[in-house]
Amino acid sequence: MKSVRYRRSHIRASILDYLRRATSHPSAEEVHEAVKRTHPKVSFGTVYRNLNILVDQGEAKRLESSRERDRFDARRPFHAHFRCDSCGRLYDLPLDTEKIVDELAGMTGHKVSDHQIDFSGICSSCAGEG
Amino acid sequence: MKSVRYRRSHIRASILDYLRRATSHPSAEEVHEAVKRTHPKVSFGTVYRNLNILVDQGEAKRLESSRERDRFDARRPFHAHFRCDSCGRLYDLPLDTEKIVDELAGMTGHKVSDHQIDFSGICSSCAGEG
DNA sequence: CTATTTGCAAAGTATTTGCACTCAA
DNA sequence: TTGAGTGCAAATACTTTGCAAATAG
Repeated sequence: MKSVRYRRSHIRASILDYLRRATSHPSAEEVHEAVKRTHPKVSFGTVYRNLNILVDQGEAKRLESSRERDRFDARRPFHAHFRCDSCGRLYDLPLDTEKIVDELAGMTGHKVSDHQIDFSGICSSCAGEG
Repeated sequence: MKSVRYRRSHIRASILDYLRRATSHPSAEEVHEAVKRTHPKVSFGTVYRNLNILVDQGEAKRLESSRERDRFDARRPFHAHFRCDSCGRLYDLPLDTEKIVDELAGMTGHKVSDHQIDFSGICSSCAGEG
């Protein structure tokens, strides 16, 4: 996946379009379901391959999670997330991650090219119900 | 793993002791290697089970990564990390995550109980060699 | 033409689990 | 004596990959 000149693919365009509109941070499975609406025969492998390409191209961000499925997010600017342990929803957070990244780079001398900032707990909605 | 009254186990104590001394953020496999030195017959399943218990008890933190193995960290206070894409090392970062968590809780109303803050890129050591 | 993309199914990887036995309290 | 801890092996869950056919440029 390094020295490959990507072509245009209807499926990939469809995946990216879906990701850009989605606010739910879909997993590969959810992307697969969505893409099947326009490409009924699309396979799981193809969805995974295209998600990897989109991440490689910088068009989407992979939200890694080893305990549940990875999710994908194509919304900019990239931002932090909050995962509710009760309802499972993944919220976007208005956190200026760029500022943190810059501060950090100056402090350590590392070249920061990516980051993932996640919080978890009980969301205000679930806490309110208690 | 909820309403269980944990007993003392030599293996678990040995794992925690190792984790507390380690600065390398060991994976389960590395923990297994280490514990085998004192308990030669310890199995992989037991290591995983005990790591989960330690995380459950709050004694250790699981550093989730879906692309590579999870790593474990028993050093306090909990902190952010930087992963070098070149050499693979995982660095501790002197980032005041408590401040960020508090700010966030006030801003959103969510009850924040956990977080994982990861950066990646090229570390100063690898960049210097270039 | 030629390299990328695809569907399908099989393989891969890290982690978890069932079972029978052992051990801590 | 009772239920947590253990070794072993099989199972699980998500993701990747090999292959031959289809397609973009």
